[in-house]
Amino acid sequence: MPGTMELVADPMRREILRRIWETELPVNSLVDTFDVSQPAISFHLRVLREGGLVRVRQQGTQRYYRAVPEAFGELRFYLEVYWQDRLSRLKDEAELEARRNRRVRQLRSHAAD
Amino acid sequence: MPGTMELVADPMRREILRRIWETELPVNSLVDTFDVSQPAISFHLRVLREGGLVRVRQQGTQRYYRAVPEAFGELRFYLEVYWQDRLSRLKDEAELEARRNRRVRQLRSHAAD
DNA sequence: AATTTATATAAGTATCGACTTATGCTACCC
DNA sequence: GGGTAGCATAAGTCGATACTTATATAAATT
Repeated sequence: MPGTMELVADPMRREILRRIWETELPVNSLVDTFDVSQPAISFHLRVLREGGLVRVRQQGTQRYYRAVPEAFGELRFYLEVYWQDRLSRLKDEAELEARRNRRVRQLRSHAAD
Repeated sequence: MPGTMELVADPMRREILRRIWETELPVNSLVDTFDVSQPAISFHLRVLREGGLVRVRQQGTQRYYRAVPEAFGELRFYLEVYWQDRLSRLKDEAELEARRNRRVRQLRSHAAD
């Protein structure tokens, strides 16, 4: 039972996830865009499903898969908390500062009306 | 030549990275904490080095390795931009709002002096 | 009910990757 | 300059994994 990190490590699984991130798709829609066999795709989907990263909805003979974004929180936790990534924090701070400045300028321009 | 994602997928490499994230360490210091052979560690370090995730500094007979946090920006990019992870953005917004509120309260308390 | 369509599972293969032991290289110490 | 310490590289092994083809299942269609 591989972790989220290992699951996402595979490039094809990343592409699959990207394709079903915003919209659910049936298996065959994935098959004919990836130039591999259908069982290969089905197995990737199974692994992802067992890892809780995707969900299925059956409709007729088709099965629609979609990603479960919440399940990727572990990755963020890993990058931001576990590693204590200061650079990222600095970047966030900079961004926050920039927004704050924009807001200040906006308030001033309104005050000038 | 594996990408950042594949490099970080290995649990032992993650542990190595975590250990040299804040402070550089010589190879043998890593070897005797990991219960694997020295060549195994050396190979992991080589792979990480070729991927630009760690740097070496030679001092005498020892080689001190340290992580290169900037090199992990790709991961953040992947998680936040490429995937358009709305949940994460919402969380960031909430955090930003909380900080803004704290700051407002702080300004008010100062104004009350 | 038989056929077709959509997908899952089974079984087998081949490649890759993480490890091992053995050995080579380089800087320091006597 | 010979020995040793610290690390890298070489060569080989073994298990995991990402695929293949073949087959099973389940729903819709006729």
